Amino acid sequence: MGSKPGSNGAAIAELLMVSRQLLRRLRDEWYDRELSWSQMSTMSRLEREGPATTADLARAEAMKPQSMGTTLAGLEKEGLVERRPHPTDGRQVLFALTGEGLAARRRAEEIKQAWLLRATADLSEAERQVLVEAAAILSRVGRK
Amino acid sequence: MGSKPGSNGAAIAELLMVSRQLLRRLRDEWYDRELSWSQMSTMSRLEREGPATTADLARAEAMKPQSMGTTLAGLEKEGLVERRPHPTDGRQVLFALTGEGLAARRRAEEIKQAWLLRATADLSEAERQVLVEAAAILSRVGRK
DNA sequence: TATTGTTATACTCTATAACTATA
DNA sequence: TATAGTTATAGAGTATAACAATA
Repeated sequence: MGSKPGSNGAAIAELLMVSRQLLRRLRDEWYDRELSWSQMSTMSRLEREGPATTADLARAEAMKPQSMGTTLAGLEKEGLVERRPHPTDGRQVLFALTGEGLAARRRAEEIKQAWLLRATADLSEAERQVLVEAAAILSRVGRK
Repeated sequence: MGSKPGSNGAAIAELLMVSRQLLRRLRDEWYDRELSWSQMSTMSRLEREGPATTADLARAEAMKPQSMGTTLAGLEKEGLVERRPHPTDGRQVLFALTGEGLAARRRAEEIKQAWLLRATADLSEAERQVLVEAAAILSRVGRK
């Protein structure tokens, strides 16, 4: 495969560009969608890591606190997350998944994964494994 | 790594979610940016494949023709692409990169790639190679 | 004075709908 | 009648700026 100097950067750039394209298709073809990508990603995080503040979540998702505020407001209006007072700091607000939020997230996640499995159905097992490993690596990059 | 049944879909989904996050950071930290992702992606395609119609480009980028029209209008206003009449079909319009468009694209591409190389600097060579291969595979998935 | 969160506003990207021109 | 493109409008997602409350 490409081993020209500098071509790694180009390939990774291509990875991001293609991801945008797949996200557009996934959104288009996912008719029953009730959650935005940011909402899904935020709910995943709340499920994995437990209650968190707006600022924490914004940092983790690499977005501004105000934007995360909007994301959480949407979830709260639908009853998918709820507020809890911070035990010691009156300024902070902890957000937690509700039972309904957990259910909605799992429903959405299943649909999304089914679509992705279909989209990658004609790949070899080895190729699919490369995608799985890439996901783990990129996820580590994204966390920093 | 994860080999539970169904975990492939989850991992690939994670790949897309992390890509969104990296795209946000890349856009935030890329101060001199003069082009949108869609504009860059479209110009790449015009450079690789030569002049194309709105409809062709829309299909290739998995977006609606009207949306591609907006993308191209922005590029045209900046003098980065130009129109050419279709030789046989008076309805169609071919768009082609201008010299300035080519230069702008290469400038932007360099900045983007430099950022990505920095972001992945602490990965091992093997890990980086996985990302490179994943890009090639996903790109193939995206083209279908 | 610094930090957390909220409210108001605007910008970017993409979509849907209605229209024009050519085939 | 079908297809390529344009114009108008709207929505989602995110940003910036100004503000309020608490530390």
